Amino acid sequence: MVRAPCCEKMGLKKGPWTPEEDQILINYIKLYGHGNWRALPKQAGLLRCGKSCRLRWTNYLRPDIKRGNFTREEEETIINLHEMLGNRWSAIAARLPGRTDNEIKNVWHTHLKKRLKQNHNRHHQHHSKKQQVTTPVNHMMIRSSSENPDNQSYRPVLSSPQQESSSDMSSSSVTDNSNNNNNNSSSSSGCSNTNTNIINARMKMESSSENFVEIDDNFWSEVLSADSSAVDAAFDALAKMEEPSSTTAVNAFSYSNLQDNMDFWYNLFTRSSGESLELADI
DNA sequence: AACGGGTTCAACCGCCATCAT
DNA sequence: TATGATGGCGGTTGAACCCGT
Repeated sequence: MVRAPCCEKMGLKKGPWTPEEDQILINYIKLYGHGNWRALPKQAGLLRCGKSCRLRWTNYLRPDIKRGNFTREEEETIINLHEMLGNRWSAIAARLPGRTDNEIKNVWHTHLKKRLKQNHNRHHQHHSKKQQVTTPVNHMMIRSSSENPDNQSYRPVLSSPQQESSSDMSSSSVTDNSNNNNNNSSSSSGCSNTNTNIINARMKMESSSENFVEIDDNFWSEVLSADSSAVDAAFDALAKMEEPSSTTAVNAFSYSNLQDNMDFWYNLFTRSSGESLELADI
């Protein structure tokens, strides 16, 4: 079955939005919300398709959107999340209050990918020299293939310590976070500041420590194939690691939708890396 | 000032998942 | 269960802008 294009009907406008159209859309959504995007343009008197209206609203007109350049901290967060999640821009955007998936995608393709590549090359040169005299230290990292940055598999791999090559990226202060992202968090992104802190704190730990536990593919195959009791045990262990004050922590590791629950994996990754550090210290 | 190449980013396209019937 | 409608997502495009010559 082939679906007709969304804007197939003649007379529907395409291309850049005018300020007038923006105002109409804003006014309509303020008054009536956006229950049905398909019907919205007709009811609002816009010669646009619903999809176009939705995109314009979610990517540009939404009041909680943060305009302006990305901070260093936000860029670091994107880089780290991209290592964990791949090109799942909406998942990444969910952890960056006020930023849209489209915006993040653009930033990634225009800035961050290049920067990572440069850092990668820089490190490669550095590492190839170093490797002649020292044993490489394996970092536990979840990343797409370092050989192929566009690879979207989420399979964990052992990596050479690329991350340290981006020491310029990890130089910004974690404590700066308190000044950012503090005024427009919606309920859906209420955890984002915390997450940003965790990500960047973790990144700091990675860049400051040389003691990382090596994890091979067996670990992941075991995790992924674990029966429910094993998973339960893992949850219990993780819950015990949690701060006593956090009452929602265990709930964060939702038992359902394991495959889809990125929060689960995100927390698991961040926690396991933290625990790895502790173990390595012993 | 004019031109050309590179960069940015808003918007579109096509596919997929979910939901209602 | 099958089908169509709808929303959401990631990839791609192209106009606008920037910058060096």
